[in-house]
Amino acid sequence: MDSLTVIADEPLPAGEDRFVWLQIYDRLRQRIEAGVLPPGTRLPGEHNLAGAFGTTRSTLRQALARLQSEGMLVARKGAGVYVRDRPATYTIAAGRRFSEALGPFAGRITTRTLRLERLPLEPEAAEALGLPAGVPAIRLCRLRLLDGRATYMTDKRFHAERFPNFEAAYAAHQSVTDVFHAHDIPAFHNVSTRITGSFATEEEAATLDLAAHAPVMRMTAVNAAGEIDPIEYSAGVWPLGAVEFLAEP
Amino acid sequence: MDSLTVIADEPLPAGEDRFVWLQIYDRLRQRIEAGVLPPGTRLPGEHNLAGAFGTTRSTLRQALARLQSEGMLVARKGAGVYVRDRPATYTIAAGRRFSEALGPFAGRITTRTLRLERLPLEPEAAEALGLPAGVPAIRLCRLRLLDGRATYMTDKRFHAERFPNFEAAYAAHQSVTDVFHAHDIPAFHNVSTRITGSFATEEEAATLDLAAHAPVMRMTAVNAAGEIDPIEYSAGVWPLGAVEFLAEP
DNA sequence: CAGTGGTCTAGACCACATG
DNA sequence: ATGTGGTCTAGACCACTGG
Repeated sequence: MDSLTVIADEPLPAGEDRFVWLQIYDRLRQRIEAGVLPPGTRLPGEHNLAGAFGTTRSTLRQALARLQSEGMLVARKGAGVYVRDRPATYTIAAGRRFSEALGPFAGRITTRTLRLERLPLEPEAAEALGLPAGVPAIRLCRLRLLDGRATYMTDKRFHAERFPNFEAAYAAHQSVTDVFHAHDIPAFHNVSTRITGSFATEEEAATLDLAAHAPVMRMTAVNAAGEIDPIEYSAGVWPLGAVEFLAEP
Repeated sequence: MDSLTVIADEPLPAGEDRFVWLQIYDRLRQRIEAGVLPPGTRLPGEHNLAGAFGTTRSTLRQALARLQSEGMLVARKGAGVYVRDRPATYTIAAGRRFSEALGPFAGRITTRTLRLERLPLEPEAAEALGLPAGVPAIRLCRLRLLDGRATYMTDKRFHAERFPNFEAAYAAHQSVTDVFHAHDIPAFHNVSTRITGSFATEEEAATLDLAAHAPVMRMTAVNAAGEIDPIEYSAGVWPLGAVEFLAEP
């Protein structure tokens, strides 16, 4: 069925005193949550949609704007507005290795390596790792997908001297744990984890399939080998509501 | 000095090809961050401001909208747009009692009790406390202020039967720890903490001095006496970026 | 190329807060 | 009573995407 008729199958209630844009917002949200407009669906053009609701583009866009900031829709310039994959919340647990923390999500997570390069260590990462800024470092940038949906992006730093064979060890299974094993680090653990919130950069919005400037949560973590030997600095970002962070001391 | 002349002291650069609303956004943000427009300042009316920038209200409002979602401005209907207190980030630590977690903020935090009432325990809180839903419960709703700025709101539940003397014990110093002591609970600790993100309800926006539907972070925590005896369920909310959550396993 | 979303204009009416 | 922000209209031009 044509998505226009699904959305504007009946006119907005007449006597309703709530704002028009809110009514449209509710209608769209309800249709998306009911699964009538599944992820990936392209909405009718804003001109048509506004016409179908008997309102103006400006008013319609106010409804779309909220749905975009909530991550339910993504607009692609020149292409159209698409129903976004629902933020399927999964749980990250503090103080555990990632694979342990996955729990019931284990089989549903896939990883895409976005960047693997060498560069001088930035001051912030240097402080976290207890190294001087500027030393040779390895940058690993990855995207985690839950059931194929982009949900979590990480940007990691390692001391290059400590992992001379990083690229080769990583290549086999795209596994950082493999890299550690290959460099005589059998076990590691989480030292500290910080969680904050802010807004997506342009690049983050693009890779996470979010509207520009959508609200996100950020995590920075330090992992260590043995007791007090930091080896990994990790900065992660995910759409607000896509991930639940769990700390069980 | 009049705030209009401070903001629009010079016209927007002519040849600039960035969007007008983005230029205005940058200008305002810069003025606020530089302290030229201190918290509490009332901005000139949108009509005047738009005129001063040589643009329309609609365009100006796009800049204001972003600043509001970022928590730098708050608009009060019929009154004006005000510079909000900058989200002064403070740190919550997992697995510690609140007073221990405060650290360097200890002297700067004040507490306002918003509600203290009795009600049947809701299902969600009941599950967390290991009690059947509907048993008599105590609801404590408080607002934390950092240097007088609203930064953190909590909504707690306790089993009423366990704290028959809650109101009296709490009254003296507005301290939950006092209540525990008065009921023979000398020590307690954090069992689990969950962090998620979403958007402010109308009530939350009002008490936290935020724009409607501003993005927020949420924390739900369970505290226990002894080893496995949950006594407190706590749901907190704060503006995105106002609080940093720290987990050190 | 046609259609899309992003930006922008120039008005209007309203409920509300404040003096 | 005045001014405020919130909503809404009815257009316009642009850069971009896709077929």
